[in-house]
Amino acid sequence: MADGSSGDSAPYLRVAARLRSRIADGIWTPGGRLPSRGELGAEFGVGENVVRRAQELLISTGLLEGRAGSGTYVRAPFERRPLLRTPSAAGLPYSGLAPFGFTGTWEADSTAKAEAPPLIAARLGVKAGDPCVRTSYEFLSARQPVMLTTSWEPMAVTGGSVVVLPEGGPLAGHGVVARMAHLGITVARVVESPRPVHVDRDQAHLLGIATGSQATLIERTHYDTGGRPVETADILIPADRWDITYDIALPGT
Amino acid sequence: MADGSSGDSAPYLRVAARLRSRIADGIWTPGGRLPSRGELGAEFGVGENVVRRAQELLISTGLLEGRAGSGTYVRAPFERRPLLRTPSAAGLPYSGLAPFGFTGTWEADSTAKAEAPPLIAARLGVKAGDPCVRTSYEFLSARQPVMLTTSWEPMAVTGGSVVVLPEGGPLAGHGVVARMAHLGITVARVVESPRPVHVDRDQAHLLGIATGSQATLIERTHYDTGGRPVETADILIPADRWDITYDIALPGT
DNA sequence: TCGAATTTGTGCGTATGTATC
DNA sequence: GGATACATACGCACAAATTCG
Repeated sequence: MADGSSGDSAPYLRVAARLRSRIADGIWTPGGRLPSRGELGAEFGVGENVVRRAQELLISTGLLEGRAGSGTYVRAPFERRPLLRTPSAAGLPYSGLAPFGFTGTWEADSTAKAEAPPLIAARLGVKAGDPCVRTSYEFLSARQPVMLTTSWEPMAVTGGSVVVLPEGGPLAGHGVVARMAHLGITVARVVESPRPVHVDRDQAHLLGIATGSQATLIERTHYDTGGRPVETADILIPADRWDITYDIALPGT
Repeated sequence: MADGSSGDSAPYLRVAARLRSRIADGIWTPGGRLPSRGELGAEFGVGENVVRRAQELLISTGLLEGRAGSGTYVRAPFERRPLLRTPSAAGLPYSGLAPFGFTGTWEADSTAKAEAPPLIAARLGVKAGDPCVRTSYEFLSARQPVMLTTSWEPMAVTGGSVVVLPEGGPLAGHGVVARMAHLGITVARVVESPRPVHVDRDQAHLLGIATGSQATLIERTHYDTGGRPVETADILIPADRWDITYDIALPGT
């Protein structure tokens, strides 16, 4: 007991509530900077760490954003845009590289003779350590990082051809589907498994987001008509900017 | 400087590495209990708090599991099973209720005259506050909670018919597709948007997982042939048990 | 049945690191 | 380079949950 303050919950929760209501009331507007923790602590009559806990709570929910050396800012509410990952109604072209309707650029970096890690090998149906081509992509749209992709292709599929390297040869930048077609391979299916993750420091820097932010990791595998995996990739998409969308047509009865 | 210990990183990271390697070496097996924080701290020559931070790190990655009053346990490694959300090759029946190929049971609870919250109303293309039928589901498979679903249907669509309530009437438990068909409405498309979230205490209790665990929240909307939304739902799926899978057929060139 | 001991979970204070201005 | 502000790490005290005698 001997809590002092009127409320019933923990001090940092009450501070969080007061911060929340000030934002809701428009006292602090999106993009604006909050007073420093010292000032807020003095104003609310609590220690700086209590303010810090409250801010961490609001940061984790995406309402606030902390910038080291600068201050704590009110984040603009969801400007999430759809990132379409299925053909949908319109017959948008699909390359297996960028999402449907994606407009932007990318940078790529390939490693020619990478050894497949166990989990990647399992997805590709090859033995662990088998030679693969590993390519890392960084997609940008409007000069903002959109997603990170690491793609794996078995040398057993593409080895010796002019399309071994995704970003080299005549079909550079045309995606998996076109490159496989050049080898006489038809990519018939793509399987995607989205999974929630937290980004590590390196990923956060590349994506321009806070360390520990939530993101969706999509494990994607392309299959040919015979059901053989021809490529697999890990696709990392920040949760707060994009709205991953699957548009599925239902067969008529 | 003056760190003392041999490594280069923070003490709690080294402790985490040692815990990890003991599990990898099979000294502690899945399901087994670790020594208490005090014992581990004494053994490693660090404070209890350092052990706690290390354990929290490993808990957040899903390697360990803490049970209040009992101990810290090694979690069984991912037995994640696929949860198929698209028709795939086989023509599995789709009701809009359970995922494709789902075998299990569910409990449902409907509220007849719920007012649509703003975000739900936007998804349904109705005005905020418009009357809807809200239904909460808890899906179970092998007596384990699988997912929580909250479904919203506008009264403007189903009102006055015998299928107003999803779990009442002649088509109870047959899903959205069959119930809409009874009204002469063909459900032609379903759009799903998966997004990472952390479960709150109530959700964690219902799902039998730890508070704050990661989960995927799928916002799903069913559309009729005219493109009108006829139902929308929030589907919450724990990340560590299920592998959400979209199997997409690519149109031939 | 109940209560004490044990163990994890939570809240809070302080010192140090690091990015920004 | 100095000052400021947030980020990270560590330690302590207490609450909550579980277990067991």
